[in-house]
Amino acid sequence: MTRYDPAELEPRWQQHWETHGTFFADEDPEKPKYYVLCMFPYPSGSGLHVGHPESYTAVDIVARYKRMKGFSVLNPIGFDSFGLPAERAAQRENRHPAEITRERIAYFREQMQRLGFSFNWEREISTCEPDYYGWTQWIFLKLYEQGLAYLAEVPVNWCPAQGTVLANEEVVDGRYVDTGDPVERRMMKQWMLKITAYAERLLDDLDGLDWPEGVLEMQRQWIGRSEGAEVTFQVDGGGSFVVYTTRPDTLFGATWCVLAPEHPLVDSVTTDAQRAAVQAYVAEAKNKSDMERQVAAEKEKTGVFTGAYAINPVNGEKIPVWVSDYVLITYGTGAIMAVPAHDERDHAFARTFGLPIRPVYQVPGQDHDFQQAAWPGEGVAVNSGAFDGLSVAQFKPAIIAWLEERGLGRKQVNYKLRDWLFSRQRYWGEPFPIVHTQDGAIHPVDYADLPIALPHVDAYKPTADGQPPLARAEGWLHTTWQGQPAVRETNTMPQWAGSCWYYLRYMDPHNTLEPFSEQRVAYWKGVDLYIGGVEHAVLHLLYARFWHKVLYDCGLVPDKEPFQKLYNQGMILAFAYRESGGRYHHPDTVEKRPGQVATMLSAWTQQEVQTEWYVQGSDTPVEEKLGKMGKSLNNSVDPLDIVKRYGADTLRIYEMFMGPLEQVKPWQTSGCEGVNRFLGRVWRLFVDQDTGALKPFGTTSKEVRKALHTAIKETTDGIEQLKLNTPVAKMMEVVNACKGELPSREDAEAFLLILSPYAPHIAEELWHRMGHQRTLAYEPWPAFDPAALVDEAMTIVVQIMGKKRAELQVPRDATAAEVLAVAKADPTVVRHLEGKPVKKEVYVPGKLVNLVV
RNA sequence: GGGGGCGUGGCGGAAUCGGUAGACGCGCUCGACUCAAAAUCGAGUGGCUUCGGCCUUGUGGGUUCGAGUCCCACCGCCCCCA
Repeated sequence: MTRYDPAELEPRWQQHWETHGTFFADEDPEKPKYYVLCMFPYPSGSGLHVGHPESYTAVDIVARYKRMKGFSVLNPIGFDSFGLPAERAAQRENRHPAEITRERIAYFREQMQRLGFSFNWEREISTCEPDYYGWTQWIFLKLYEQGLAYLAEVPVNWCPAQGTVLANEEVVDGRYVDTGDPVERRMMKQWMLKITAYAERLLDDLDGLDWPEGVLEMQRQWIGRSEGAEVTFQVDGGGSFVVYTTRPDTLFGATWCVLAPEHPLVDSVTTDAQRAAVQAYVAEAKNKSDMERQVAAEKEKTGVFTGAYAINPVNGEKIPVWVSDYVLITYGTGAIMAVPAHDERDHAFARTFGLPIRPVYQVPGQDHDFQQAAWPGEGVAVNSGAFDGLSVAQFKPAIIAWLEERGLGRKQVNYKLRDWLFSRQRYWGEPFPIVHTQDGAIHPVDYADLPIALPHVDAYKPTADGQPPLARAEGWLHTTWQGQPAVRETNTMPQWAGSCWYYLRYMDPHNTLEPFSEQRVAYWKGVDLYIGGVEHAVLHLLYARFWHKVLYDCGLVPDKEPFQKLYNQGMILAFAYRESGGRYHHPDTVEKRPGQVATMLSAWTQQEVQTEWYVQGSDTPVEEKLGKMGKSLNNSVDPLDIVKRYGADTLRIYEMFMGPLEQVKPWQTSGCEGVNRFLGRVWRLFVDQDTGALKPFGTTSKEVRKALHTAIKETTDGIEQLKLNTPVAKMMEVVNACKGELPSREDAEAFLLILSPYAPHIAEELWHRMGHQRTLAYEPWPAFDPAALVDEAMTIVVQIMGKKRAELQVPRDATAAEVLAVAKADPTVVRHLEGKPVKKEVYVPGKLVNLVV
């Protein structure tokens, strides 16, 4: 073979790595460890598209680099393989989801292996296999033992057509987003995980993590810690309720209270006169999700007076009690006091219903009109009895102490974070290791009985009497517990469960005695670098941190946090092409006709737009728009198609060369051309195309040496900082500087070594052709020589009033005076200085001269 | 409404601490090789220009000898949360 032929050499090297176990991760006590991880994929039916390999390539470059730096590297991969899509496909195709899932995983694996990633395939896991989910159940039992898993009657989004509860994000406008089936709110008995017990630690331990600031902030907001007080209000005529407020210092300004529609007291305090109105309002609020209620309340406040009055504990005043759906039963105590003068939402409510507004703070330095707007800021207390004159900071502790002394209230820290709704009425998930006996008691199964395997069922729909699909497995369902008849729990765990601890299983994936051994975890500890999409900023990362802390408390892991450094790759977008009728055409089937402008009706905006794009072989104009790669826009690109055309090395480099890793960027297949040409030039630099022989080594010129060491520096720094795009440009410059002549053997080798994390196949092939028998994967990373970067002459730019006028070469050791003299002697400079005295001379050593006239 | 990010040639993007704007590549133009084409190689490529220069990093101000970079206001796009 004489030409660069990736289709021949790439599979050959992939085979070589596999048969030689090149990337096998062992716990070598002599070496420092490095654990790099990409978020594992969900094996969807459509396979990987070119967006997926972005993070895998970045991770692979780091892994290969770290191996060359002498680390023992763990770079595992697996599949997040439980979940609703496979179950729906099973219904459609009338096949078992396990079968469908295994088939999809096989294609994902084929795609990934053809890209030459140095994954530890011997550690591959799949969350839907019993040898994995048995340990997920094992961890659930630990949670249960710690009192962190419990059954509770909670309001859920129930979709009757799907026979399951849905997550809030799956419900829009009261319908299931995927199918359009109506969804209702319903109280149901559900498994909950007490993540709120860890709220404080989940918040505090964010400090010190090397994560993107935006993700940290999102987690903080999600946890939503606030400090305030709980205050008890007596109802006039009997009963009492507790409100939570972050502003107990505004108690004197409370002019009414509001209960959430679900508040247990609503029914008993409502007067007969108001009963019909209140009941109608509560019924209507029932079917709205929390989010809809909040959004609606932004626009217009709604609510109904119950007819009851509460007594303000600080001044004995009787204030009306209302019901409104902007108060959520799941937040705080489900009841609030309203202070319209100092809270914007309460102010809007007061104006809608004509309720009184009473200021308890004087706005400093201005004449504030409280009828027009609330004042949530600082001030001096007024209308507050003995507390008048205090600032907000003084008032808060004072009023809390006052309430606590009298048993009327207490200091309270509150979180927006809710307990985690952990059960689904679905088939394709982990069964709970729980049985119910006839007396209504629940019992965890014995550790020895794990895994509780998913039984076979004849259909994946709920039973006729509304039980989850697992209830169809009669033989599985009925069991015994200590001799008593019992039935198994028929709910399954949500898809999040498997991904909560997979990074731990990778450390010890074949352990049949425990989820992972102490020794293995002691060696690998935590994940050093975790790369994945920002869409997992909150839920996955919060749930995994929660489980990790529970395992830490059980003494099973040595660190409090699982992921030391987190990095988000930006999404790769693709152009989509749509005709007026709304039909999408794949980018491969359209063409641009420059100069041939058509006017068409946009299917997106319903307005006339101009375009130069047409469906190939027709005169149908199509409109171009950038969007997420996927089925709905018909714009996915299969990495294997790119591999077929250009090879895996080209795909890998292009994925990095497109732009900064964290940035959103558009895929353009044509961009692969330049990368492919670069690799062709690398090939021809080493190999004589006519004979196939290795070309002779020469001596390294100054220019090549400078380019090479610039590339070594850029590659090293770039990989350390995950700036993976610019090193490619520097490597291209090395090849350009060579002008077809190989440098010295030593420098040619150094070039192959820095190229190898990006383009491992061609690098291995050329390395081998240079006579090396062993893989380059463990060769030491080349060192860079700063002396090679220094030129003898330096280029000085001459500016006059900040405008560039000339450029000159001066010796490297020239003094400031010498440089200025040369600058002022330059003919162009002389012409511009004519008749103008130089007032100031700025010299930036080695860079530029600026003359001020 | 709140939080975060982004805006640079026809396109993707590059520019340590404020110091030559447009590296590297795509595309395009011209040339060499070829019967021809592909491939490859070479040259050019922000705009305008009276060939002296002038303009140019979303818009408008400001700080500075000097601003893509810092400050203020605005416009547009994207993401997250409510």
